Formats: sequence, C-alpha cells, structure tokens
Amino acid sequence: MAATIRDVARLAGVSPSTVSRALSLPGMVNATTRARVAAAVEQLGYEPNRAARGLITGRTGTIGLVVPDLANPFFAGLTKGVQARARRHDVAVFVADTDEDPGVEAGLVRALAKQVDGVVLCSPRAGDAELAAIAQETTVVLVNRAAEGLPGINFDNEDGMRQSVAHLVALGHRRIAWVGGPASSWSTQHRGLGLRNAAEALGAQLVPVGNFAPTYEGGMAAADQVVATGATAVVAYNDLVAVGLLARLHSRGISVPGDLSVVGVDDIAMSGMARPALTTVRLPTQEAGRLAVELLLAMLDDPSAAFAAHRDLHGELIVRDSTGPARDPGDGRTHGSKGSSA
Amino acid sequence: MAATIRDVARLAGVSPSTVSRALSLPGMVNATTRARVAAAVEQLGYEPNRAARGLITGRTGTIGLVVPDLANPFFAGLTKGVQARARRHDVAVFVADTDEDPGVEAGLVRALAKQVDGVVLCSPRAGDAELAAIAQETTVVLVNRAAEGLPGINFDNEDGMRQSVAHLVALGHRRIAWVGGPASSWSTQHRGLGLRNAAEALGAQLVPVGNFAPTYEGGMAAADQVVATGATAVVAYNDLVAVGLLARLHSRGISVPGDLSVVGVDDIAMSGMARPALTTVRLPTQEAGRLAVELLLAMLDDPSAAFAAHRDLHGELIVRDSTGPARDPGDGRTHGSKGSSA
DNA sequence: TTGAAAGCGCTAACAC
DNA sequence: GTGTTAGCGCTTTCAA
Repeated sequence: MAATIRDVARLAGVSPSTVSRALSLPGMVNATTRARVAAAVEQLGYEPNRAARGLITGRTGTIGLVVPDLANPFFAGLTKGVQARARRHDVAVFVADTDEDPGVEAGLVRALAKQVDGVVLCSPRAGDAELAAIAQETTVVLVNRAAEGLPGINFDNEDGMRQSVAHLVALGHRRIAWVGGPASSWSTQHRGLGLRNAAEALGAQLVPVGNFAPTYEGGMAAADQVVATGATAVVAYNDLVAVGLLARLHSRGISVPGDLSVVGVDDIAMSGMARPALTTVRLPTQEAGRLAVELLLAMLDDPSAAFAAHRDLHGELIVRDSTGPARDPGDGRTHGSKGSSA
Repeated sequence: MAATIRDVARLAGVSPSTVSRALSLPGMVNATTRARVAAAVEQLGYEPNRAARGLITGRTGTIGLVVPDLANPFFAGLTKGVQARARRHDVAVFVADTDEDPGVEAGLVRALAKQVDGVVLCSPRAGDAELAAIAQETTVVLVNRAAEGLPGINFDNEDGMRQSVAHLVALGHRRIAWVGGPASSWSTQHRGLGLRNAAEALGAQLVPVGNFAPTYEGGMAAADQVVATGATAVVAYNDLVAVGLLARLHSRGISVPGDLSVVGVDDIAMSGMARPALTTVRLPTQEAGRLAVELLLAMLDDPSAAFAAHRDLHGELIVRDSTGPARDPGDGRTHGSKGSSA
C-alpha cells in the first residue's frame, strides 16, 4: 500500500497534523520541521490521498468536461485545452461525451456534478431553464453558449459572420446561402443572426436553407438545397459541414469556387487539407478551453466574487481557395430549379 | 448540502448500515425495509459520496485514459469508446493528453495512477521496463502496444499490412515505399515488420523512407523522399501522414494513383473525404476502447485471475481511389534522382 | 509552533 | 435481517 500521512509523521518524528500543515500551509510550520517532513515525504514517496482530503475539504480537485462529440475536431481541440490547463493546476478532468444526444446530456451533467468541483459545459443543447437548474447544483462554466446569469467563454459569432459576408460581398456575391446546424444550437442561432445583420448592412441577400446535422453527412445532405437557392456563395455551420458540401458539389460537377464559393467555421485541421482548401473563420478552441478552466477555478476559489458573465473570443477569417469572385449573375439559376421561386 | 446516508437512515427509520446494504447488497435486506430505504433515497435525492466509499473500499470508481494526442481522430475515437463503455459501468474517466511528449507521459501516468483504479494506456512511447514499473503501481491495460506480461488490446498490424501489400501487388506494384511514424512507436515497428514479411512473401520490394511525425506535416515532409525512391506505391504510417503525402504530391503535380498509389492506416473520417479518397486499413478504434475498458474492469474485479495477455483486433482494407494499377515500370525514375541508387 | 482529538461519509466486522 | 462499532486518510478546531 501507499504511504499514509501517519507513516510520514512517524518517520519525521512529528504528528500527522504537522505533516498536513507542512504540505498545505508551509508558512505555519518551522523551517527545520518542514525540512524533516519534506525528507520523509521524499523517502516514502508519499502523496496525499485526494479522496480523504476531499472528504473533509469538500473539494475533489476534479472538474468535469461535457462535450457533444469528441470525434468533432472542434471539441477535441477544446478538450486538449481544458485538459492541459487543468493539469497545470493539478486538477484532473472527467471527460464525458454526450454523442450529440440532448437526452443524455442532462443526466450526465447531473451525475458528473456530484463528483466534481465544477463543470465545463460545451455547446449544451439544454434549455436556459435546465442550465440554470444545473448551475444550482454545481459551479458551471459554459463554452460556446451564452445563458442569462451564467459565466461562459464564447466566440464572437456575429463578428466572424460579418467578416465572412464582407469577404464574399467584396468578391461580388450578393446572394448568400446559409446552412445552419442543429436548431437547438446556440451558435446556429447566433451565426444566423450575425449573417442576417451583416448581409443587410452590406447589401447582400441571405438565404437560409435549414438545419442540418453538424457533420460531413449534414453537408452532403444540404448541398443540393444550397444549389437550388441559386446563391453564388454559401456559409456553412462549421467546417465539417462545409467539407461535406464540397464533396457533394464536386460529385455533382459544380465548381468551387467557380460556380459557388464556400465558407466554413472553426478551421479544423481538415479544412486546410480539403481541396479546394476551405476559407473559414478560425476559432481559438484550445484557448477557449484554457480560459474556461481558469474561469472555473477562479470561481471555485472565490465563490462570492462576481465574474464577468462571459467572454467573447475573436475569430479570424482564413481565406483559402474555396472562395472566389462571384460568377456571372446570368448563370445564377443554372443548377437549381427552385431558385427562381425561392 | 447533499443528503448523507444518515439522513436517509433517519427518514427510513433504520440504521446507516442497513441503508448501505440496501444499496450495495440488496439481497441481504428484507424487501419491505428495502422499499422504505428506497423511498427515503428517492425523497432526499440521495447519492452516495464516492470519495467516502472509496476511502473504505479502496476503489474509486474511476479509471484513467492516457493518449498521445486527442486531436488525432484515431485517439478521439478510442476515447469515445472508452468513455462510453465506462459510463455503462458507472465508472468515470480521467483523460490525459501527453501531447506526444514521452517525457510528460511517464510522470502523468504515475500521477494518474494514484487517483484511479486502473489505467488505459494508449500507444505509449515508454520502454518495456518503464511500462512494467507502472504496472507495479496500478492496473494497466495497453492499447496499440504489446509488452511482455502486460494485457493489451492491439490491432493486427501484420495482417493489415499484408492486406495492403496484397492489394498493391495485385495492381502490379513491385516497389513499395514505407513511411514510418515515430521510431519509438510500437506500431511503427510492427507495421514495418508486417510490410517486410508481406513484401517478401508476395515478391515485392519494400523501401523504408524513415521515420516521420504521425501528422499531416509529417506526410508533407516525407513526400519528396518517397518520390525519390522510385516506388510506384507507398504505405503511410497512418491516414494523417497519408493525407499529408497526398497534399504534397498534388502540389508537385504527381498524380495519385496515376504515378503513385497511396495507402494509409486507421480510416479516420478525413480519409473518405480526401481527394482522391484514401485507400486505408480501417482500425476499429471505438471497439478497441470498449474492449480495453471491459478488460480493465474485469481485471479489477478479479485481480487474481489470469487474463489473456492481449487481444488482436482485425483491420479491414478499405479500397478507395488513391490506389490504382502500377504505372509503367519504364516511368519508374521519372520523378526521383536517387531512385537508381536506393 | 506543535499535538491531541474529533469527524468528513461511508462500509465491514461483529454482535444480536 | 439489522444495529453497533470501528476506522479508511485526511484536515481542522482547540489546547498547550
């Protein structure tokens, strides 16, 4: 068995409480005793039992991270950031993947909440009321979702969408399709909003084509509807969707960016590897994860303090080959049959 | 505060131990008392404190998962599998990402080991001796790495490589390059071995071009050396590397599969989306994660039992567009200058 | 500055 | 079948 605090105490010739203090509150113990304790700790390879400590302090030294889908590189990046920063603080991370299932999400968070000091909740599908209820039970930091009264790390979706639209308008696009993600997704709503505002401000027309799964398959499924709108450019919910669009467009013989320009969001690794390489709004995912941890730990350290309700991280438009000049408007309805009625 | 076992006991009019038994060993308690306890538990929303339970049982209900890089879809898939299966067993998972840093790995595993019942170690870079030392401290299941005396879930690399070579030979390839991953990687060694054996058995020549980072960038870096070998086909360490190869080959104007056929390993999502779509050996990553958890939990349940040292999961060759007939041998040295001396 | 004692919430002997 | 007791390893009053 591993050494306990009593073993250390015996070896150092002091009481267990002194060992405890030497480790947690070094200032309160004589330098020489402290050295003796340190030596004994070293010799025994002693490491305090966290469960026992947690039992009395009420802190577990553990946080939870809930993501919709680890296979989505966006969340993988986030997870890396969370996990790396937590380690720096000697905090362990429970990771839970909800598989994009809102039903699983709530129960999972509740279960997790009992075992951790706090939870980082990424892109939750739960409603505001449910989130508020969860926040009653444990300390919560939201990522990629704003909710009244709850702290969170977000991306400046409006601005990212504005950059995209500005880019497309500069290339001559006036009719821009928008492929949304899940309807319940906060970022779908905000990106849609940002696009609408930007389009209006910049004199372009935005054509929403509905909600699709935030996956490659979702993009494949959306492609034909996008074409039918007669738009010369399309903004996709995320890069996975955009790459799916690219694939389906290619197999239909529609040239990108010749016939249609495509913009994604996230800048996952795959986007740079796509052909044509994808123009996208780069989101600092790892950074978001790191900030979420810092925020959560700060809240835990000082529960009474008020924390900035949320923080917006700036996204940066990365222009690659999937966007180009708008095609001649005369071509506008070449590929779609419903375009004229849309 | 959350309800404790004493609250439940008081409400149900029984002793704490009865509550404990009603929950852990229902068979040992009268049906009617059990019902009373259940009602009280329900009413109070009681959930046992795992730390307290762990303090006495010596089990934390937690396992650790160590991966080199969560951003690599291969490990993301593995993590999903581990995490999903663990949840079914009501076990929580600490996830740690070593960032491909062998120096971090050892320390991380040691630290983790103190907080969990067991650890799933994926593709560890550590040497056999070090792994053995870790296994002394905690229960370990290896994934994607075999080591003497340690249980593990592996992929049948030899067979996967044999399938690849057979496919290429059938297409007329006789000179096949091999782009290895990190030299310290167990799978690099075994894939290399499998390729060598298969090539020999099937009358092809294998040309190793060295070790590269298991990333897109690694593939980019390897491409020119591959071309220089004069090989008509190349097997890459994994799909990320293969996609990197594809990209660099494309920018050099080398046609795939016209001039060079490319085969990867893993079948990550990206591979199907690449252009040309990548022929690859599909590895059942989630399955591996699930099996690793089952094995680990079985070992924990019965520490004295002997477990199969390891289990090999079969990989399946997925043929896509990146492989085709070998080009005319006369073309063999078109792109490379060192080809004739290699 | 240090030690003794109590107790965090739970389970496991041991009685009954 | 159930209650009583003790104690897991640690921190934290309270005294000294």
